[in-house]
Amino acid sequence: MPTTASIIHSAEKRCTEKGVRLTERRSQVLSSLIQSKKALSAYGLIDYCRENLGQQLPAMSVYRILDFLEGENLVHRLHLAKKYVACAHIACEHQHGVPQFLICSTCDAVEEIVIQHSVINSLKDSVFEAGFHLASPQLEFECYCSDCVPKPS
Amino acid sequence: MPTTASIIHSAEKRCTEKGVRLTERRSQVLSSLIQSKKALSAYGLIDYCRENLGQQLPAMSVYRILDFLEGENLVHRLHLAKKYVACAHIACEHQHGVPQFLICSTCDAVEEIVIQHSVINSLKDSVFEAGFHLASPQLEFECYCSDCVPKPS
DNA sequence: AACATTAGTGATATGTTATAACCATCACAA
DNA sequence: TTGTGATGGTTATAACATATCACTAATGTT
Repeated sequence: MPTTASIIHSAEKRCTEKGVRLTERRSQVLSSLIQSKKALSAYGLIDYCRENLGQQLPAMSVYRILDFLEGENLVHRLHLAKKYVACAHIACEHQHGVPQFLICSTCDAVEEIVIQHSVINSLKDSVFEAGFHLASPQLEFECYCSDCVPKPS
Repeated sequence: MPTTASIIHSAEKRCTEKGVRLTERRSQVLSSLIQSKKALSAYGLIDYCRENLGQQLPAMSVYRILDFLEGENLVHRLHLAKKYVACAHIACEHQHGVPQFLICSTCDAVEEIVIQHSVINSLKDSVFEAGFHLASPQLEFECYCSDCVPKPS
């Protein structure tokens, strides 16, 4: 399991290659998301940075930085949970399939999984038949994680 | 295609049978959702009621009423779009499968479709393998409708 | 080095969605 | 008719997100 520093290093390399800058602020935000090991809301991220880095970031900056990081595929925005997670594959060299996210409705645990292509394709077909097109192959599902499954009563 | 009035009538009947009340306010909100023919946000619904019924509803009331209507399966809450739609099958007598929703990211058009059981089941299996459980079989997908598909440039 | 240009960030205000807490009123049953 | 619970109004506030403008740092050009 790679260290935060090594992941940040990979991220820097990727940014340099693309000719964009992973500034101090952006690096701080990304590190925080990696270290928190779970999805954080934008405001949760502000708290995390304040408590762990002594950095008071304005909400506006955090949103801008999250936009940037999402654009560089370094973080994923989870629309359903209204939270953000570091991409689980920043340090990987090889290409990955599109991630799907399982989000626990109770505790906000997030699992990044890859669903079989055949299933996704069937889904796409159903959507297509209705005259629609998936906006993003990154799907999000409201779930319960194993700890939070409601007990059958 | 049934009239709004006939749908409301069906809804009233269903509520009476269950021993709950479809009050004036609730009926107004449901009618508005039906007539608007698209998904509305809670605040959009407030505007709609004001403009079309001359009724100034407090946000709090609208949210409560939407909760009620959702509980009675008369409206669906679209978490992704943060909008609400009238159920497309209020007036139907027979039982329906669980709906899935396609939501146009651009214009908020909503299509209520039924996806093959086999596809949903494969999806469930993938989720299960990751140690999660779908919180609801009502899935929502961010899409583009045929009018809003980004042109290949 | 001096300058212009652009990207990045800060500061402030505001918009949007949703819930909390408390109270008034209405409907219905005992 | 009187009490009890369901319903809805009022006010405040939380949580999430964006618009706008101004300042600063980085970069490239001469």
